[in-house]
Amino acid sequence: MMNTSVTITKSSRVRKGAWTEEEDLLLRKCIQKYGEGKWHQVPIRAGLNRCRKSCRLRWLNYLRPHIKRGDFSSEEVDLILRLHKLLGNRWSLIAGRLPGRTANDVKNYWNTHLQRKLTAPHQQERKYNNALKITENTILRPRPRTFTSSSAKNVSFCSNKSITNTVDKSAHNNEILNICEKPTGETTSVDEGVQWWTSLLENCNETEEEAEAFGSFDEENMSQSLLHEEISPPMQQGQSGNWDDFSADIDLWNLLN
DNA sequence: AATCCGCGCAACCGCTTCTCA
DNA sequence: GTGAGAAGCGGTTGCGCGGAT
Repeated sequence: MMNTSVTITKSSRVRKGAWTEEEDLLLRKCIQKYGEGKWHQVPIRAGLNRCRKSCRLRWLNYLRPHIKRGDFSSEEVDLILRLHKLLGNRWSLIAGRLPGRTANDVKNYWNTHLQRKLTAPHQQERKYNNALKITENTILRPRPRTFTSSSAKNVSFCSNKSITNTVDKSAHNNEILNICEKPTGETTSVDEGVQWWTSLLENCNETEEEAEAFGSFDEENMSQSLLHEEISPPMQQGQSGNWDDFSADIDLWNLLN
């Protein structure tokens, strides 16, 4: 769907609105040449009259290779439901477990499909009751973190499976790493962290029937797909530059099972 | 055929967090 | 320790499309 209206703000003369094919081409070439990152330099390098945010968003949500289009599969929907129940509106984190899907996609899908279903009239009462429950359990909201070489040393407690050599600056990885951090920001020992997660998931199970009421929730398939992903990670090399190593969240993954 | 209206999605905006000097 | 700039995120908006009337 193309938005044909394009505005250029007077103050900054930065172009807004729908991207043209020409702009896409320029941005793609720029990223191919210089790589992702340094977004503030991208508009200049690409010769685009766009702000850095716009460039970044366009790349991440539309131009990046291996972006999956079309309907979400039932497996993907199941995964979104489970992860959302666990993490709340952490779209980037949820999208990180869905190969080829962007945070924007997941967010849009949730807002247009899943949220509506969950608040359908016949479920309104249940939903309300469950919502009350949820407020009792603080939704996990890990914040994005990036790790400097020094700070990386302090997260070794998370590495019971393998946070080994990859301490890159990807937000996705860092968020996963950061899951071993309590919402308050204080860190924990490995055991503490696992206990904390376990109790969190136990609480999550209280709302399990809500997801089951959804109809498409298939526990068996889910387990299999999750199991499969442990063996064969969902985000393949090259699908996202931010997912070179996601083994760090396998503990989270086990807990999800 | 014309109009209305809801839906889906791309894009924008404001805020938070991180990095670095 | 602090402030500025960059990066990233989630919430929201707005437009085009397609089905309903």
